[in-house]
Amino acid sequence: MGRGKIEIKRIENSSNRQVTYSKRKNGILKKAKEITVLCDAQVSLIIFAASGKMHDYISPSTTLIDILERYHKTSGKRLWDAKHENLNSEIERIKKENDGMQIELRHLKGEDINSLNYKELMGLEEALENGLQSIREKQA
Amino acid sequence: MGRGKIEIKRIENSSNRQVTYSKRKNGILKKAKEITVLCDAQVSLIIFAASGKMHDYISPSTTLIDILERYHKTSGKRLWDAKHENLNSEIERIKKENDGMQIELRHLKGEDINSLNYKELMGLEEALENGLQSIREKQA
DNA sequence: ATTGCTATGTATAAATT
DNA sequence: TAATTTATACATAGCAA
Repeated sequence: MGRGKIEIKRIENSSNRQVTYSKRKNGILKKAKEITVLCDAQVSLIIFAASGKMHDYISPSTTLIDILERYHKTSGKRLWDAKHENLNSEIERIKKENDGMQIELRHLKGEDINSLNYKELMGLEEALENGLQSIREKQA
Repeated sequence: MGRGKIEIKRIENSSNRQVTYSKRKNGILKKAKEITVLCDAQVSLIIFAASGKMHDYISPSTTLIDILERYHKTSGKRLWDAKHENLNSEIERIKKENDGMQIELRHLKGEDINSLNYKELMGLEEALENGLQSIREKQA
């Protein structure tokens, strides 16, 4: 819609991309406001630029939370439950990572090593010797 | 944008309102898709007609949940209930713990020790020597 | 109600400042 | 680099089927 026709594909020139983003973002926000007023619609529009900057519009007659509740009811798509599950599984994942590191730390400090086999002990010893050497070089 | 200019105020004729809604809704959805592709933007757009019908578009590179999370982070506006807040803060807490352990592990392996002061290095050396001793006792 | 048409108003790509 | 201008492409209001 300008001096030249453009293909709808990623604008490679980053400066042009940024300018186009800014203009079109304003255009969409305006359209969202207009349909809200003209047609009694309720709109939630959230845009993130590649840069991370955010712009949003929520029709004044409602709230984002209300829209999301209706979205959930209408589409049947889970938002909150899924979110909970995601958070829980992330906690699980991090806790496992955590436990692993805790065990490794204890081993490096010479604790709980009864369960280790010979090979594991050798590896541990080597790691410790390497660590000591690094530190002594640093102190020297 | 048509045969005549219109004021941006509620269209009183309900049939016209419906037609305009349908056309403009398509227009906005198209624009949302375009800015997504042209500018690497991430868009979440949810529209409810007065009739209750819903239409939505979420940029394919993301999810509504992800957008809402970023919205929450960016705007500071609460969307999630207390439970979410709790889960989030637990994740934060564990991640911090995690980071701390990771640093400690690296130090025990003799990595990233340039930032340590003399006293810290001495403590580290002692810990490593103790660890080594425990392991050698075990091997003996 | 939905679709297609088309004259006209808008949005905007490129140029300019 | 950012704001302004302008020519052009696009979106759409009113109409018709």
